[in-house]
Amino acid sequence: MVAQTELSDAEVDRIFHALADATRRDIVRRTLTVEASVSELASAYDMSFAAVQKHVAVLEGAGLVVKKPRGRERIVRGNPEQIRRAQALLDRYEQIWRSRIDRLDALLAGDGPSPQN
Amino acid sequence: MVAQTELSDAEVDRIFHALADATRRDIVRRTLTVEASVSELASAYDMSFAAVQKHVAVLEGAGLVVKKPRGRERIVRGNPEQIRRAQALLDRYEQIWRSRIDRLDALLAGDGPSPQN
DNA sequence: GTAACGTACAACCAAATGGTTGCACAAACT
DNA sequence: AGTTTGTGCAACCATTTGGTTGTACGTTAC
Repeated sequence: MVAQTELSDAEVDRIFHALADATRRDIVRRTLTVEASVSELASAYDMSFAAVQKHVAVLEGAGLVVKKPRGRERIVRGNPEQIRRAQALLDRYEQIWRSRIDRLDALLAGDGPSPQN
Repeated sequence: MVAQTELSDAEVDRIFHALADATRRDIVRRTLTVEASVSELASAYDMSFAAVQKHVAVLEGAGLVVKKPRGRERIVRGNPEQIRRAQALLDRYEQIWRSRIDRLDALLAGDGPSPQN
C-alpha cells in the first residue's frame, strides 16, 4: 500500500479539470501505452503544436503525465500513480454512498413502514 | 452487472468538469449521504443562492446529481450510478497501463539487456 | 558553421466559467 | 388575499480556457 499523499482541493481540481477534455484524455491514454515526444503527439491532432503543448502542460501540472528531456525532445509518459489517486478519490464517494446504505439498513433492520423511495 | 451505457466524449467532459470544483464535489458528497433542497445546500456555502443553484445545475447536467420536486422545493440527491461510471472510466486507464506492463513482461520474458528505465 | 527540428513562451482573441444582482413565478403560510 | 419562501432565469462582469501566430533558443543533422 502506497502512502496516500493527501491531495489539496486545488490539486484535485487540477486533476479532474485536466481529465475534462477529450484531447487530454487521449494524450494520457496514448502515453500510458507508449511514451511520445510533444511533437509526435502534436502530429496526431488537428491543432497547432502550441495547442498540444499547452494540453501537455495542463496534464503535467495535474501530475497525470511526466515529461523527461531526451536530447532536444521532451518525452511524455502517462503517470499511472496519479490515475490511481483519482480512482481513490472516486472510491471515497462510493464509500460514502455505501455507508449511507449501511446506516439505512441498520435503521430498517428494526421495523417501520416501507419507505416511499 | 449493469449495462454499460457508452458515454460520449461530451458526456465524459461534463462529468469530469463537474468534479473539477471543490464546491460541487462537496455538494455531491453531502447529497450522497442526505438529500437536501437547493436552498438548504445554498445556506452551507459562502456564496449567493444563484451561484449554488448553478453548481447544482452543472452537476445535474453531468448526471452526478438528481433533482426531484417536492412541493416548492427541489430535492437534490447524489447519483452513485454516475460515480460508478466515472470510476469505470478511470479503470480503463488502469487497464491500459496494466496491459502495457503485460506486454513488456512478455517481451522481457525472453532475454535482452536490462532496460535503462 | 548553418540549416532544420523540437520546445517554450508571449501576445492576442473568442468563448466558457463562476460569480453577482434583479426579476418572475409557483407553493406555502397567516 | 397577501406575504414569505424556494426556485429558475436573464443580464452583467472579471477571469480562465483553448485556440491561434510569432519569436527565441537549445539540439541535432549536414
